[in-house]
Amino acid sequence: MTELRRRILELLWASGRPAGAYELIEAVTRRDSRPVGPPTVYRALEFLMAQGLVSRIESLNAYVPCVHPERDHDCLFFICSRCRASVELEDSRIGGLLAEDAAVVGFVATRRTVEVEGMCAQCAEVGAA
Amino acid sequence: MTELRRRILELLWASGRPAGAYELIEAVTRRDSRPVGPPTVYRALEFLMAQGLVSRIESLNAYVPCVHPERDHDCLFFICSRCRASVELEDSRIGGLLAEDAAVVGFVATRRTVEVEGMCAQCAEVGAA
DNA sequence: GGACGCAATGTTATAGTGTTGCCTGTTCCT
DNA sequence: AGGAACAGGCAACACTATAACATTGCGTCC
Repeated sequence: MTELRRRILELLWASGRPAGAYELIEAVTRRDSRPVGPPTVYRALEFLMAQGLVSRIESLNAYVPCVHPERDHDCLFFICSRCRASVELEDSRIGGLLAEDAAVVGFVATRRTVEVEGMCAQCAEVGAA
Repeated sequence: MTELRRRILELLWASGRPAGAYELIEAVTRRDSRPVGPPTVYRALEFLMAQGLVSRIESLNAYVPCVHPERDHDCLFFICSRCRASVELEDSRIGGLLAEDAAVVGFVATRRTVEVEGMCAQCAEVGAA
């Protein structure tokens, strides 16, 4: 864990919602008052994801800190299309079903992406998007 | 259903694997011997997705024809990282669990993305990637 | 201590993916 | 005919990601 990687992880936690790579580039550049190129940030993200500290949300092209880095993450995301917040959950039953389905078609799984788009409780209360 | 939309749907079926938007742009341009721009193809894809005739695979930025357009699609994808093929499956149990989890956090779901990356049976037989 | 190896980062350019805005033609309805 | 609604053409641009190559800093081994 280097300075840069820690900084990016901090920024992700501080953001409170999924952050795009270019947002992070800008944030690091601003905070450190020195230009940071895309490859630098993408490499850091790759590292953080490999450690299980960060997850990528495919349907947003964005990144979020993982809430339980210690556990093998079998997580799913609920993404609010109104306020852009995301909630991470774990439901091992889904992993089980996916493993079962994979076995049916003879598939060897290495990575799972489970994302649900919709409206979070607060936004649903306030009104429709 | 217009000529252009039908053409794109045909190309997707003919491809046999997920196709990127720019692949489709190129394919339509070549087949019709006339230039087609990105917005044209993206609009057609949007229409086809709205009809449930096509699904987008988020983790590939690619598009596939839906195998059961008639049914409300609750489908999941197995994507081979070696041969790039994808298999679509339906497992309503997963939708059920996701609905259950959504209820727990008070989330109103509108769209689901479930994708599993790995190796298909044939590729796993042949050898590692 | 000098030479090498290695991991991380910097730099520049470019590839790949998706959108906005504006305009034109067609259809269909009254 | 007038006009709304929809499909598509086109140019420019915005956003996301990677390739290719150079540099820095640190540890190790002789």
